[in-house]
Amino acid sequence: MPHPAKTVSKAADPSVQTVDTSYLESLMGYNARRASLAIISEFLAQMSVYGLRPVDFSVLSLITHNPGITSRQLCVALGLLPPNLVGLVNSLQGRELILRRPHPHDGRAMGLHLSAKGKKMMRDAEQTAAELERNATSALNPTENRQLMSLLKKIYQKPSGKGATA
Amino acid sequence: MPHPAKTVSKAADPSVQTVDTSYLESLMGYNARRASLAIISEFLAQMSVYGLRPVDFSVLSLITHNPGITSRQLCVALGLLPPNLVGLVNSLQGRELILRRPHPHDGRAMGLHLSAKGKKMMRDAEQTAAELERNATSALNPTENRQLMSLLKKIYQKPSGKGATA
DNA sequence: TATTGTTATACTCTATAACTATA
DNA sequence: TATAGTTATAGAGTATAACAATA
Repeated sequence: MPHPAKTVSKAADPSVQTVDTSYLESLMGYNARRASLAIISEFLAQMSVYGLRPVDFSVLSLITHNPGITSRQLCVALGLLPPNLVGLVNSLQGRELILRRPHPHDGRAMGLHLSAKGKKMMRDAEQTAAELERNATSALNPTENRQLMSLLKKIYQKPSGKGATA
Repeated sequence: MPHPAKTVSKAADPSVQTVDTSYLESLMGYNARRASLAIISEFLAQMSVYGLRPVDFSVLSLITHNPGITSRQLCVALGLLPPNLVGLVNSLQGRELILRRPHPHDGRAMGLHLSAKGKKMMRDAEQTAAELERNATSALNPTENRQLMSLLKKIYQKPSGKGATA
């Protein structure tokens, strides 16, 4: 990995004037993490009005587009551990955004559904998410946007690619 | 944001057969996080032989390329909070990978430097990091690799782009 | 016997307040 | 007065073990 000097330093002087981060910036992992955090910080700011963290939004979105989904399925799809989903689902139920119904074919499981209140909120929240994404990617033209989306999928859609964690 | 149906479901049946994640996959934030996690998991696996977490590697890399850097400068460059860096630096010093020298111009600060042992280890670690990155991005050809790197930088190198967090 | 959902709990990561010594 | 480094501590996020109910 090359790392062309990006900053001017006084060479032999041990006291650093300007920090040279060019090596780290030559690593894909570093850039991917920075970009991911930049979008997430935008998300945190814009979605706070709904009281939704990224993981809450992900769960509610999957319920929205998969009515009747079980906790187990949510865990697999989002890379969550079952014990950590319990409190989250309880919280969303306490806020009357979702409700649990008996699963039609499995007495152990509960199907998760959006309430009317939850549906209304998610219509707004998904629209806000779309606006937020346009803002976070405003430095990209439409072609670059499609390219980036495609390249990111190539990175994680591989045999070694495990589940997400959020 | 469009989200073309990617999975076949039995429509009105509330019990979900296959989870439809196409909406989430239409969001740049979701894809960026998944890609970032895929590379980090590769990093965790390959760098465990050195006993280095991503944040340890980042700190050691900045010291490598900025001998004499201070804790404060590390915090700013990596988005760490000072109290959380103390234990990390103490640990690296305890492992005899780095050493603290008095700062030449500021009696409050200490300049951080790699020990001979630290230099040897980082030569190996940075080579491993390069191999690991090639593996993590093996689905991309050289042109795509450059494109992705460039597009990621465009995302986080904006006025609103805050510091990293690790 | 295996799986869904749950409780309890521990470990890591991140954040805030307050202190010291130097500038 | 402001800054570098530190301590103590609180809060999230993430992890494992073990259990009851159902398959």
